[in-house]
Amino acid sequence: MRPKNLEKEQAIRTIALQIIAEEGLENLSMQKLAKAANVSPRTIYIKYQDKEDLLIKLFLEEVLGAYEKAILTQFSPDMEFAKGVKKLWQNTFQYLKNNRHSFVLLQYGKSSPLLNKAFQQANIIEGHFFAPIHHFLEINMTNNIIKKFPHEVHRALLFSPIFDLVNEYFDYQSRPKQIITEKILLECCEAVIKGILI
Amino acid sequence: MRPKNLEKEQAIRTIALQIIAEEGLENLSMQKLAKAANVSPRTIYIKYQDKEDLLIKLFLEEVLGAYEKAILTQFSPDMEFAKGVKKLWQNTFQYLKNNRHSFVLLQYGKSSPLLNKAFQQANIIEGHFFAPIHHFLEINMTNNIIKKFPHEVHRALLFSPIFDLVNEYFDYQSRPKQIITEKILLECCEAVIKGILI
DNA sequence: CTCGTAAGTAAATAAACATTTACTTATATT
DNA sequence: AATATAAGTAAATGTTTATTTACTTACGAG
Repeated sequence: MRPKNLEKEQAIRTIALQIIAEEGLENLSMQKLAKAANVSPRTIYIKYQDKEDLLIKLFLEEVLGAYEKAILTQFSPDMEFAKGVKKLWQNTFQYLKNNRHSFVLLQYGKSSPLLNKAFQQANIIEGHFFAPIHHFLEINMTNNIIKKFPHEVHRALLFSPIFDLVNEYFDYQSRPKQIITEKILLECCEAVIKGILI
Repeated sequence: MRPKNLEKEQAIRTIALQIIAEEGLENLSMQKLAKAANVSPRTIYIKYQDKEDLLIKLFLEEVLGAYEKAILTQFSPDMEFAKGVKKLWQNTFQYLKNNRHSFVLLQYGKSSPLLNKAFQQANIIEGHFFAPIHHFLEINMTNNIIKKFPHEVHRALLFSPIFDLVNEYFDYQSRPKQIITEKILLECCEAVIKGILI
């Protein structure tokens, strides 16, 4: 039996993310992707059932899975609260700024009904994405360090600003100079922490 | 000369937003839209140059313009800081929860390169969207009420959480009960304010 | 009242689309 | 070395796409 060529699989995923980031999800076609990845259209269908399957796997495995791994490096649920949040912000910024293509698909996950649904189902079925972070918040709630909120609310308060800031980071071509610096980012992280402490 | 039928124009816009919210921007086609709006494809091309023109006008006029108007009602730049931010949060929540279709396209504005670019250009050319809010922040910076940051950073810290919270509000079908209540929202708003005060 | 004109329609066009068919290739096992 | 088998390809399928063509309709100005 001829073995799968993993380079081809990776090429398909990498080029797909590139097309989505540059032309938009609404302009990704299977034929365009095949041509750009130097592969026959049929090859994509060996690895993925259809276009929706490709998009969902791209989103959950290639993007969300990799992001989860990156954000959790050197993080532990029993870190001191401010230190833990700062580490998560640092990791998020490091990862996203070096993976703009993944960042764009991550944003599409908040708009596209297909990806939105896929995320919810994956989150329900496989327990939880970002479980160590949930544990971290749980510990700090029971120790009366932070205000008591559902996880979804904590997530919004602690992490949604950094996504907007990363967006600004990438938009700086349209401005005279970069406004999102490490220093600003740290100050923002501290503001967010201050807001949520008891 | 036969006058434009404004009902048809509004039907096109309303149905377009509906399709985008339910099936995704990537599944909106001109023919599908024409059929659903009970209109000939040609009629859409009388009002819009092409598909991109339709999407950009839908985004800037129908969605962003209406949102700006809604968020600024009963808001004034010289309100006391906490009071002003609370009013902006209230208005945002009121408007978005009653206009889910607009909310989805607003989210696409953060992913789709086409809409992203359109927003930036509109923001540069017509001065500024949300100018009264910029003024409000300016006043409160010079009065040493809040930390000094660029506007983009203030926007991320003050308003990105509420978009995530509105998303959670709409996701409640997938959960036993609604977690985003007026009470939680107010507490979140207060957390965000606390973080940014000097 | 009628007529010029832009709004509107139904049907057509060519290109692009997702997916498949029919075939070839590479290799792990025998 | 031969072969069974899944990976891979090029070209074709029928459908859907954005946009246009050729025609009809409604109405305000004369």
